[in-house]
Amino acid sequence: MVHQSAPPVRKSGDQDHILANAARLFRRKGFEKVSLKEIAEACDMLPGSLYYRYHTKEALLVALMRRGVEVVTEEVEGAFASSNDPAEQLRLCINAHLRALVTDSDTVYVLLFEWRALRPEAREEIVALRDQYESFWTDIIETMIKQGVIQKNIDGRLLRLIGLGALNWVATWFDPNGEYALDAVGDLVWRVIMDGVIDNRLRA
Amino acid sequence: MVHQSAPPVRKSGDQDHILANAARLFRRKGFEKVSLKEIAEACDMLPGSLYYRYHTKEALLVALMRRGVEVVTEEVEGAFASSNDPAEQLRLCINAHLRALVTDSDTVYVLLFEWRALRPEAREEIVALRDQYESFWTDIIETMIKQGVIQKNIDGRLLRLIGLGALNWVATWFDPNGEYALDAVGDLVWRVIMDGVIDNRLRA
DNA sequence: GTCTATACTCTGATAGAC
DNA sequence: GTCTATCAGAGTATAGAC
Repeated sequence: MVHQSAPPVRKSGDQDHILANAARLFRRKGFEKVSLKEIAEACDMLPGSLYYRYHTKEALLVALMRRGVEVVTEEVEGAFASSNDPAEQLRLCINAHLRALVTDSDTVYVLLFEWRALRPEAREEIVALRDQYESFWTDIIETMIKQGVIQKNIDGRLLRLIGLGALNWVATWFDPNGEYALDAVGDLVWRVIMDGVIDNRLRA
Repeated sequence: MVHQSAPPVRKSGDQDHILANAARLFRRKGFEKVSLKEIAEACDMLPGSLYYRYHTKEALLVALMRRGVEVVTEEVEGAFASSNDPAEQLRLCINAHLRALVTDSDTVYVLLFEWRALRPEAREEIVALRDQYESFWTDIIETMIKQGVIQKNIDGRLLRLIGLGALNWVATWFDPNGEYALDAVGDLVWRVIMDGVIDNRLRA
């Protein structure tokens, strides 16, 4: 239960600046426990000024979560493009997801852990974006099944849910200064999955 | 992101009654979004009466989390005792953890997802209880390693973190009325882990 | 675009009657 | 042990000056 985060951003002015500060606070304390006064202070502003950009606290959270989907999607798609071997692509994507979630940005963490704070309408939008991101993983897994790298009798959707779950939970305990390297965590997840679902005909 | 829960408890009087209602509300809306008025109403009481039992909102949460550790520990220890085969014990414990978390009680869910709401002192106590529960899993895994069922070169602690993570995240998406049976989820996790870490000398 | 000042609501919590 | 009544504080949000 150790949490680390980027240091306060105090550049000034632009929206990224506000979102980055809000994300850092939301991650550490949870959405409901962070007041707009607190966010404004972190941005060297006053609450009134914040309302010029985001008319409600929820609108700020939604903007932040949209950014979160962008961040993790870019990271994972970039990793995917850097190899042609299906198994290696999976390994790279697993580590990219972990990086985006745990070290790169607080927005992805907030995206995954604060969806309960959204009202139904906003939640619908964010869940749709998240589903879009997760369909990327479904594609990877289904392709591996079609190519015979993963056994045909494995439920790809269930495997994706379980695999991403294992990765997402890492954000609750990982300590950048702890005994494990982030890649070591991702590599073990990858290894367990690969050896667990690999087609036996391919086994040495 | 579908959440189901036991129906409101309206027996009356005892502390379990209060904890069960609070747990249900905390699970659905999150600790911070639930007011004491709301909890009192669910118990057919008024806020003033609630304060007779729990002098602070946090004290209520702590009592609930202590109960959560009891619930999941009993469930998993019972599962462990019902077999002598290490691999089967692991499978049974995985499914017991899932049951306790997803269907049996809301207290385990709250225990795992609302720890950020605790102040440092209370958090320390609950984390210690949780560590105690998780050491049970470490024991299972280390025993399997000693017995040669799991490869010697696997980091047992990391495997435990990843495995429990996969299980815990199930609570965020599992729908009791959905397409998957809970045991099917647990069995796939078990299968992936077993095939992923089993000692190759034992492989058929 | 940002600041000042403030309205209004809700919350956790308390005191004391019954 | 539960109810009534209420407080003090914090929270989101708004209006209008600069």
